[in-house]
Amino acid sequence: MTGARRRRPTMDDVADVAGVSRGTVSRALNGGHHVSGPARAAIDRAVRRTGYVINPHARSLATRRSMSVAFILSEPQDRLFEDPNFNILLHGCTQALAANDITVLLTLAGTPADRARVSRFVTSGHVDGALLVSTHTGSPLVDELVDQQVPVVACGRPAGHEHRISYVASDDRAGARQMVEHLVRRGYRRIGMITGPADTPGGVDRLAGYRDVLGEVDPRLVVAGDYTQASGVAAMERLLAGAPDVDAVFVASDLTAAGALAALRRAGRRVPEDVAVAGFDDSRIAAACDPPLTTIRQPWARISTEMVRLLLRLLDGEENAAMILPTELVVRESA
Amino acid sequence: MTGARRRRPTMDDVADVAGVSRGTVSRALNGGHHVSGPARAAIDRAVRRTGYVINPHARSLATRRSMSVAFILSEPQDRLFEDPNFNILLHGCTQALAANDITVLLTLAGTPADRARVSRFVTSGHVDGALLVSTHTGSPLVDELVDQQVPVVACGRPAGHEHRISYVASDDRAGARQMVEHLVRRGYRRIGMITGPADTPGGVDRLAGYRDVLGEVDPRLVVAGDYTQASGVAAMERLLAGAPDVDAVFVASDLTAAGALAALRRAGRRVPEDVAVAGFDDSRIAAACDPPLTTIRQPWARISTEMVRLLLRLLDGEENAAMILPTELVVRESA
DNA sequence: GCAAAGACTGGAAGCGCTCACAGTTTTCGT
DNA sequence: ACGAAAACTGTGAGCGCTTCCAGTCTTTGC
Repeated sequence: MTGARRRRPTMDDVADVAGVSRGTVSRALNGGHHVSGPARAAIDRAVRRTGYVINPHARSLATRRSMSVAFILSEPQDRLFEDPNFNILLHGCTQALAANDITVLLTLAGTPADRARVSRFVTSGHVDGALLVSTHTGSPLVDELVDQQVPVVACGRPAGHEHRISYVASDDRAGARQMVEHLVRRGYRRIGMITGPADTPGGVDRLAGYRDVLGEVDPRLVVAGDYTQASGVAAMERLLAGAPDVDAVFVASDLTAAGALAALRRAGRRVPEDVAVAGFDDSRIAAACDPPLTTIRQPWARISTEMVRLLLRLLDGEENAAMILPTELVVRESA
Repeated sequence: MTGARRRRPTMDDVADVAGVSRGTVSRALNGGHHVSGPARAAIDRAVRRTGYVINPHARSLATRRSMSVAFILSEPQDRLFEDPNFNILLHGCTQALAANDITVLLTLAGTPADRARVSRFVTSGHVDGALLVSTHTGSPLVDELVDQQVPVVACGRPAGHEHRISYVASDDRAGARQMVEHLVRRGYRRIGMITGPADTPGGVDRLAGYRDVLGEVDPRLVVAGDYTQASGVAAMERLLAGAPDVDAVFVASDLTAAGALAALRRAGRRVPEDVAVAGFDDSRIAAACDPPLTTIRQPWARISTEMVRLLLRLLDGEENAAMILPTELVVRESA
């Protein structure tokens, strides 16, 4: 239908057809202030007739704004990409930004080499700001971005940079407390924990929450995991070996809890009759477990919208801000 | 450290510092042909000294290439976003494109209103091409993109547009055959199926594969699902009611199979002793099921790299092409 | 009725880059 | 040593848009 690939119409073409100048067209297309009714109508018609679409590169060059932000995934293991919650986050951010006519540029910064690339990318003016997702602490990328004065909002507490960039996080520590208190309330007495990695804020805070409730416990009750399913199997076995009388275990992630469940089944312990299992994240897998996992839900949808809100405010020149969101206890059958 | 936000250095600044002209700097930065060694060295030094980073908007304006492509997610229900395989796809594409210095712009086209936005977005020259992910057939977006002569590669067979755009798909039909043949080989005789939605190529092809092996079966053996877990529960109950002697069931998705598993457990049937259950997708949930699901693995990583390869070829002016990739049978304990 | 304040408009100067072109220098075959 | 070819370089004309500026034309307050 459209025939040969023709030169795309420019603003001048629209101006010609509408019988006004390019400047007027530009004004009409940007809010329409100082444009008369007839002129606006003529321009509208001309836009439709010519099939004009504004050229974002030319516009960005002139305005020095790109109307896009980078979504930086800074995770060496790409582990986040396996996390369904990450989907929700990405989706939520993309949608909230789209509502403001801002596009998301997806950027992977797994390797150190990537980091240089991303840093260049962000400072080139390609984007107006960045959303940073990374679980591990001490990423040098944060320093670089801050140095470049790029507006950045992080997801999760950026350990060591709390006052230098904005961030939105869920209250892991309070969430862990919620869960452990739930276990206590249910009458469990020997409550163990399988932790997350000690170099992630989540890993640290969830353990802290556990300690908030139980204080210094028998060290054999606390074993290390790393958020993976396999680590859950191993950790549970270690826990059963070190403290056979454990009657409940708080696991720092659902996936790891699924591993713990498998280990318990293999050990012939019933859940929750013999040992209760509590997860964290309320990921998709939680409801599919057997028995379905009692877990802590993080408000991912809310996190994404708040991240976007904070970023928009930064773009408006406001100051950095932090935001801690409450978690929710989801009681199913495992505890 | 960097002090007040200063004007970013331009190519002219670099040229001044290096003592050459802007044209020479440009050439040095784009392949470096026809630039003498000393000039190149001086420019390198000047770039480092000034902290110069090329302005992509200016470059895109001049070259009429954006070095970025849109990743269009055209799924009304955002269901794909819950699928871990989608992660792999997005990740794979982003990575493969980054290797070619191409950025991914994430674009959601769930609602019809979004569609217009996306269409404008893509035709504005913001991107050089698009990767299209959508499960449902007959999306008008495809027509629009084809009309606009935008290079597009779809993920999955774009029913009704097979010859108009490039695509990469896994061989769902052959995969379904593989699985049903596996069930037959294991000695199952009353093999039922819970299908996917009839308006998705996957739904259609997997059913076709089932029929390829078993021919026209007792209609009570085939019940409809829609890829959700809930539909798996309902469908399995219907199947047990209509064909109580069923001894195996091929389910069009793992998630649905998890639902079927739950329904069977509730009905007191053991898996696989009483009824075997086979899934499709090898999603994360498959291994976490109890018992772990026998399923069909789709080569998502490969799909993503092939999509990118095809898109790069399109950008080079080559013709549309299709690619069907083989699936893999993953035998676990459920069948 | 008049000046001042606005509303509207066209023109022109960029935004920072690429690329064709013309001019200069070097290389090299003979 | 000479001409042709190749390598190198600077210049200038865009790419398509925004925005400031200086005008013209209406309002409006008094």
